[in-house]
Order: sequence, then structure tokens, then C-alpha cells
Amino acid sequence: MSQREFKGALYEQFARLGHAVSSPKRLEMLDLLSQGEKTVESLAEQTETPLKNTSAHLRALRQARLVETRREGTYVYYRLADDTVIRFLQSLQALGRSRLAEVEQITNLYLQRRDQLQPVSLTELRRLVRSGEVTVIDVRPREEYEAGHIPGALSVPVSELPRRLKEIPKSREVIAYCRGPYCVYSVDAVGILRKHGYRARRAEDGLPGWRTEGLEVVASA
Amino acid sequence: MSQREFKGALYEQFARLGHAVSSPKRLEMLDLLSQGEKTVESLAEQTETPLKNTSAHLRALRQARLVETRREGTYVYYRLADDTVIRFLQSLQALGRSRLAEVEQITNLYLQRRDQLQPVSLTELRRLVRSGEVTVIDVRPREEYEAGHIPGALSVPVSELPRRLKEIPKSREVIAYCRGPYCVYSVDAVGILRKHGYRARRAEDGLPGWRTEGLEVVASA
DNA sequence: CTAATATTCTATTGTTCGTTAGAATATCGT
DNA sequence: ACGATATTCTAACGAACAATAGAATATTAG
Repeated sequence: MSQREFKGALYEQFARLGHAVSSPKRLEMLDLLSQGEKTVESLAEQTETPLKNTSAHLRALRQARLVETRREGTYVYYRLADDTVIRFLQSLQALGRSRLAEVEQITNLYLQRRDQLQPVSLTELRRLVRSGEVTVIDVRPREEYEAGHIPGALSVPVSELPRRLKEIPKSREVIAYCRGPYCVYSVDAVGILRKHGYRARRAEDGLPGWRTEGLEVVASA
Repeated sequence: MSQREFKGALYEQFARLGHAVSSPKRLEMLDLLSQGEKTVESLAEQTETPLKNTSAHLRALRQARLVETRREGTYVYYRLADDTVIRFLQSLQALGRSRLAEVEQITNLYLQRRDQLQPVSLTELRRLVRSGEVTVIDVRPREEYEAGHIPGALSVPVSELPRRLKEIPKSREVIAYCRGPYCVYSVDAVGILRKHGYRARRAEDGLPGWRTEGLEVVASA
């Protein structure tokens, strides 16, 4: 094996991973899978992609070994293969934020309100959680909360938030978190809370960020 | 702008980065650029790629804003756009090592000798450099040493090593470093040194790893 | 200005990839 | 075993891409 063959073969392998993340739909699916395992059907719905396309994209991801599957009855559940995948996704997105002005532009356009919500960094959130001086709410869909959440967090999906306000004490500050920096749930949640007189902020990162920091994650039955 | 348009536009941007790293040649070029800036011609030579192809690949990398250029006379120098690019590359390769058995297989096949050279981790190297108890040699080509190297390291390209052995004291242990985990220079260097009775080991990571740890890098005139 | 060198741009061709339709497979409940 | 549901596989078409040849551009030296 010559040195050129070696290099060719090696970079060929790394390029497989590049190819897997060269499609917007696949990246969106990986982001959703960062929240916990999901069926093909639910991924198809959430990404608004025909089921057959979804299956084809998932096959591409599996060929790059980024995801693994598990069968339960007639459903196939997909999940990320391991935590290095989340770390890689985060570094990809960090690179995007740092290098692509378009990313800033797009998020500012759609999430204008975002920065006015005084985002809480991961380290600050960690401190607040430990001290117990705030109410932390997880505003993602219930299944994602059940698949794993920050210890002590209350599950209040945004859709249920308006009618469940009475469960949240007004005396303490409320921190809402969701899927990550591009997720709108926590933006909406903070909007609702503030309208009702709460002191509320949103977490800058979501559960995947919390997880890759090596912080504790608990799951419900 | 609907939520779907937002997500579509956002992941479209991240996918640009994925596309940029979906080609083996481009990855190889990025790895070379991690050592310092290089001309189109020298990249074409080192990757054994026709000049026109090299130029086309570099254009793709520039469109993803991973590289930037500088002109000096008739030569155009390419360089990585910033340090987040190196960090991203490292996380891509870490993912490859963790997920793709093929990577292990290929490196074992070609770099069999590698693990018998008692590789020194970055943290250990850092400690050794600080204590000054070892001789650190940079076995990359001279230009790369000049573009940036570990403070106190001696430039001894592998090609010159055999005839420059007398410059290296036999009394102290020698650590050789080069471009990174897949670079063969340090493997060869340690082989030569040991054959001549030196106590020698190789650094597991190369200069890019040292740099992303935020450690000091010095350049020569 | 002209010639020489390094690089990029334009255009062409063959290949690969995404999408999608239709057939096939796997599991479950009856 | 049969029908229903969820998913995958096979195949085909069109769009995007890589490789590459030829023309064009930019810089320097004379």
C-alpha cells in the first residue's frame, strides 16, 4: 500500500461523513435525533418530507454510521449512533455561525426577538439549576422530555403553556429551554411568560448542548 | 418567512459546509492548509492532483468560506479562514475514528508501527515542553516549521534527519511531531532515531492539535 | 509594451445523487 | 394463514457535480 493509496483511502472515509451532512434534510433529521430516538414516520412529519425520501435519507445516514436503528413492533426507531455525533454537529454549526454571514442573517430575520430574551448560557444555566433558585421548564414535546431532560426541569410543551401557567410560581425567575439555538419553542415560551408578568429568560443552548457538556440527563418512564 | 422556510434556509447553509468536506481531495487540502498557507501549485503537488482540479476544489472551499486567499506576486496563497475550521476538521476526524471501523483498519494497515512508538499525548507533550527535559523536533518540511511551530522545537525535516543526527544530543529523550495523527513523518523519524540508539517517541497530535488547544505557536522570519 | 508565469474562468462530458414510483419485506392482530 | 401497517428495496429520470480542456486574466520582468 503506497502512501498515496493510504491517504486516498483515509480521506475517502472522512469524506463519507462529509457527504452525509451535505444535505439540509439530513442535517435537520440529525438535529431532531439529537433530542432522542424517533420513528421514520415522525421524522417524515417533522421535517415535512415524503416518507420515501425520509427513508432514503436515513439510509444515507446509516451508511455513514451516524445513526442506528431498533425495531419495536412495526415501527423502526432511529437514534444517533453515539455522542461524538452530537459533538460533530455542534462543531459544524459553530463553524457555520463563525464563517457564514448568511446564518446570522437568517436567524436574525426569523428569530429577531431572540436576543431580547437575555439568553442564559450553558454555564450560567448549570449554576442556576444547582442553586435551585429558578424554575426550569422544558418546552419541547412531551416525548422528547421523556427521552431525556435536565434534572429538576418541569415538562411544559409550549402548546400547553397558556393553560398551565398556574403551575408555575410567579415569585421565581423562569428559564425555558428547548432543542437548541435554532429552536423557536423557548422563544415563544418566554414571550408568553413575560406577557403574563413572569420574569423569564431562554437558554441559549438546548438539551443536546447540555448533554455534550457531560452534564446529567434524566429520563422518565 | 414561515418556520419551514427558516429551517430550510438555515440547514441549507450548514449543508454548504458539509458539501465542502464531502470530497477526499478537499479534505486533504484542508489538512495541508492546517499547517500554514500554501500556493495552489504546492497544494497540487502535495495532493498529486492536476492544477486545474486543485483550483476548482479550492474554489469550492472558498465558496464555503473555509479558506481565504492572499496574492503575492504571481502566486496566490491559500490559508484556512480561521481556527474554527481546524476545530471542525478535528471533530470530523474524531467522529471518523469513533464511528468508522474502516479508519482504524486503514491506519493500522499502513501505520502498523505507529502504536509501538509509545505516542505522547498533547497534555503530556505540553508538560514535557514546559519542563524542558526533552528535545522536541519538528520533522515537517522547513516552510511549515517557519509558518508556525512549538516554542523551543528544532526544525529537522525527516529528509535531513540522517545527516543531522549529530545536532541532537543522545542524553535526552527526543519527541518528534509533525502534521497530525495521520502524518508519517514522525513515524519515520522515530524509526531512524531509535535505530541510532536514541530514546525517541512521537507526538500523537501534530501542530494543528497544539494550536487548537490554545497553546503558544511561534513563527520564524 | 511584450513575454512569461500562475491562476482562474467558461464550457463540455460523464458520473453521481436526490427524488420518487412500484414492488417487496417485516411485524402484528385476528 | 390473512390483511393491515410501517418500512425498505429496486429502478428510472433529471439535476448537480467532478474532471478536464481551452481561453482569459493578473502580475512581474525586461
